[in-house]
Amino acid sequence: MARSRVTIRDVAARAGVSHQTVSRVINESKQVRPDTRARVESAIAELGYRPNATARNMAKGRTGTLACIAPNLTDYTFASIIDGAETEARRLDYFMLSASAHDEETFAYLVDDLANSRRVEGIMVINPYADQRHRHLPGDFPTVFAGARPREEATDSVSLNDVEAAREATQHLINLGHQRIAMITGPMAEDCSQDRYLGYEQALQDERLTISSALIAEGTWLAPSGYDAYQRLSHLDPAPTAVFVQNDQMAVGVLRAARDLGLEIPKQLSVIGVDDIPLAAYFAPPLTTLKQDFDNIGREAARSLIRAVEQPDAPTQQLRLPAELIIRRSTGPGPG
Amino acid sequence: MARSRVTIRDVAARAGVSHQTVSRVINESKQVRPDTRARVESAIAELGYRPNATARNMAKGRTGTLACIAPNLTDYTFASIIDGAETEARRLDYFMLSASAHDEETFAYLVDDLANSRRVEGIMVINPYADQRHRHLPGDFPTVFAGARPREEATDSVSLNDVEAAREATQHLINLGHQRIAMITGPMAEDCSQDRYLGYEQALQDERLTISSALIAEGTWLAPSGYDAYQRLSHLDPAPTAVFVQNDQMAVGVLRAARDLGLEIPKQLSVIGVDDIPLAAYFAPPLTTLKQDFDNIGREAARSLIRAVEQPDAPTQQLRLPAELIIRRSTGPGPG
DNA sequence: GTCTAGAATGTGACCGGTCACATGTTACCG
DNA sequence: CGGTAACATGTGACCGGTCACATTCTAGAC
Repeated sequence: MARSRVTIRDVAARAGVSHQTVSRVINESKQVRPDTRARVESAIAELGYRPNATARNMAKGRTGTLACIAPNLTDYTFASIIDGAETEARRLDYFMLSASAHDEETFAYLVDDLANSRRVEGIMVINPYADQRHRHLPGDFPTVFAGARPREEATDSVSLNDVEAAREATQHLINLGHQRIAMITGPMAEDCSQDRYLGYEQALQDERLTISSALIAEGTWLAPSGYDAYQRLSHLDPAPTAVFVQNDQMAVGVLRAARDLGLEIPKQLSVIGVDDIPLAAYFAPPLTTLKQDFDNIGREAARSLIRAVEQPDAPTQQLRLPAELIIRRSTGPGPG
Repeated sequence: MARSRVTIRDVAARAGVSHQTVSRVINESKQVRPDTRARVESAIAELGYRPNATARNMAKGRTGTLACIAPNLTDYTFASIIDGAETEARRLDYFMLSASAHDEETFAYLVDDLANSRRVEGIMVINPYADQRHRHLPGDFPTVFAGARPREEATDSVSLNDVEAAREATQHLINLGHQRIAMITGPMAEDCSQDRYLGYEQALQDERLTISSALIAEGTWLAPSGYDAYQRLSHLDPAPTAVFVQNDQMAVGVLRAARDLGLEIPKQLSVIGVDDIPLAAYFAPPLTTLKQDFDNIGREAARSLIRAVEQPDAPTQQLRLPAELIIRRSTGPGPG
C-alpha cells in the first residue's frame, strides 16, 4: 500500500497524459475518452494514487468541514444531537469536527480560531445561552443553533417545540386527575426553561387551574438539583400530587427524594420528565417522560447549516420538532 | 470584521515588506527587527488579516487534525473518552474530528477516506473488535486503540486494566462473605470481556472458591441483556448471593430483574458493576461499581496518538489504567 | 575606512490540486 | 475534400502559505 506522496503529475506521466486529464478522471468529467480514462485509471491503481484532500481544499477554497461546539460531549442530549448531525453531514459529504467548550472563554477562542482561519465552513452551536457565549459568534459566518432557539439574532435553529412539549406533559398530569401540579424548571436564564414554563402555564390556564409560584422550583438540569428542589416542594401544605420536571435527570433526582421521604410513586406522587434518557425505563419506578428526537434534531441542524453554507442568501429558518409522550410507571391517577 | 480574502501578500504590500517577512512575524521568528514587526502587526490589524489554515497545512504537509472513530457518539463510555481526547488534543494544538461508524462497512470506508486522502494525521479507534473492523486499519498509519488492548497487532493502546478491575470487584464481594458469586459478561468475542472473566477467575482461585460455568451468563453490554441474564441465573439452586456484572448498564438490568422477582438488594443479592455511569447513584438501590477514569483514558490516548504521529519510530506502548471501587448500596454482607 | 560575520530581509520555487483558456482531434456537413 | 462544431487534451497560472537560498544591512574588529 504505497500511501506515499504520489501526485497527480506522477500519475499523468505514467499514463502519458497531462495532469489536467488525470484531474478530469478523478472528478468524473465526461470529457474524457473511455480508453484514456482506462489508461489513467490503471496508472492510478498501479501507483496507489489518492487525491490529497488538503490540496483539493486549497484549490477549491473550501474545506468540506463543519464544527460543532457544545459545553461537553458527554451529556446524552448533546451527544445524540452531535451523533445525528455528524452522520447527516457525512452523508452530505462534509466532515464534522466536534469540540467541547466548557466555558465562555474557550468558546470564544474556538470560534475565532475555527471561523477566521477558515478551517471550517460553518458552526453548529449547542447551548448558545449556557453563558454569554452567543455573543462571541461572528455575525457573518454560517451558524446554526441546535437544541435552542435564537433570541434576537437571525440565526438558523432546530430544537424541540418546548412550549408544546411542556403543555403536553402538564396536560397528561391533568388528564390523570391532578390539580395541584408542581414544576421544577431548568435555569430560568435559558429560553428553553422559560418556554417550558410557558407551556405549563398554558395547560393550567386552559383547564382553569390556578397557577402558584410556590409550586415552582428552579434547578440546574442535574439530578442533585432535582432532589433538592423536590425536598423544598414537599414541605408545602397541601403538598403537590404531581410534578412536571423539565428534564429527566432532575426527575430522577425527584424519584430518589420521594423514595427517601417514604413516598410511594405514583400512588402519592406522579412524576413526569422530558428527554427520555437511555435508562429511563430502569429507574424505580420507570419514568414517564416526553421523548425528544435528538437524532433528528441533529440531522436537521446539519442540513440547515449546510444550506446556510451553500446558499448564503437563503433566509434563516427556525425548526421546532415535536416530542412524544412515553407513559411508564411514574405517573398515575390523582387523588379522589 | 473583514473576514474576506486578505492574504499574506496584501499585508506585505501594506507594510512595505516582503511576504516572507509577514510570514516570519506570524510565526514569531526572532529574526525580525522590532520596528518592522510593529509595522507588519499594525498592517495585519488594519486589514483584519488571519492566516489561512488550509494554505498553511498545504505548505507544511500536515493537517493538524486527528480522527476518532467509535461505533456511536452517544454511549457514555465512548463519549467521555472522546471528550477527554478532544480536549487534550486541542491543548496540544490538534483538532479532532469524531465520526460514528455503526457498522464495519462504514468503518472501512471512513478509515480509507480519512487516512489515504491525508485528511487526518492519525486515527483513534474505540471498540476495534466490535466486529471485524480492526482488519480494515492500514498498517502504516498512526493509530491508537482507546478502551481496548490490541491482539496481535503492534498498536498503541490505552484502556482500563480489565483483569485487575474484575479481580477487585470480585474480591469486594468475597470480602463481604459471598461464596456463590455469579458473573454476567459482555460479548465473549471481545477481549475486554475475556479479561474481566480472567480477573473474576483469579479472585475466586486466590480464595480457593470453586468456579462453575453455570454461574456465568453472557450479555451484550446493554440493560435488557442484564435483565435476561439474571432471570436465567436466578433459577439456579442454590441461587448465587452476589453477581459481578461486567458493566453498569447490565447491572441496572439486574437490579430491575431482582426487583421484579421480589428480591431485596443487597439483603438477598449483591450486585456490582463496572464503569460508574452518570446516574449510578440514582438507581434503586444506588449501584456499587468500579469507576473507570474515561476522561484520562481519552487524554492518554490522544497523547499516545500524537506521539505516534510526531515520532513515527517510537515503540508502541500499551497503557492500562486502574479502576476505583465506589461502594454504594447494591452490595452488602453475604449469608451467615 | 575597510573587512566580515551575523542579523534582517527579499526572491522565487513549491506543496498538489483546480481553473481558464489554448490547442489538437474527431466527426459530420455540404 | 475542406470547413466547422463539438469533443478531447494540454498549458500555465493560481490558491495562500512555507521553504531554501540570495541579497542587503548593520556593527564590531582591524
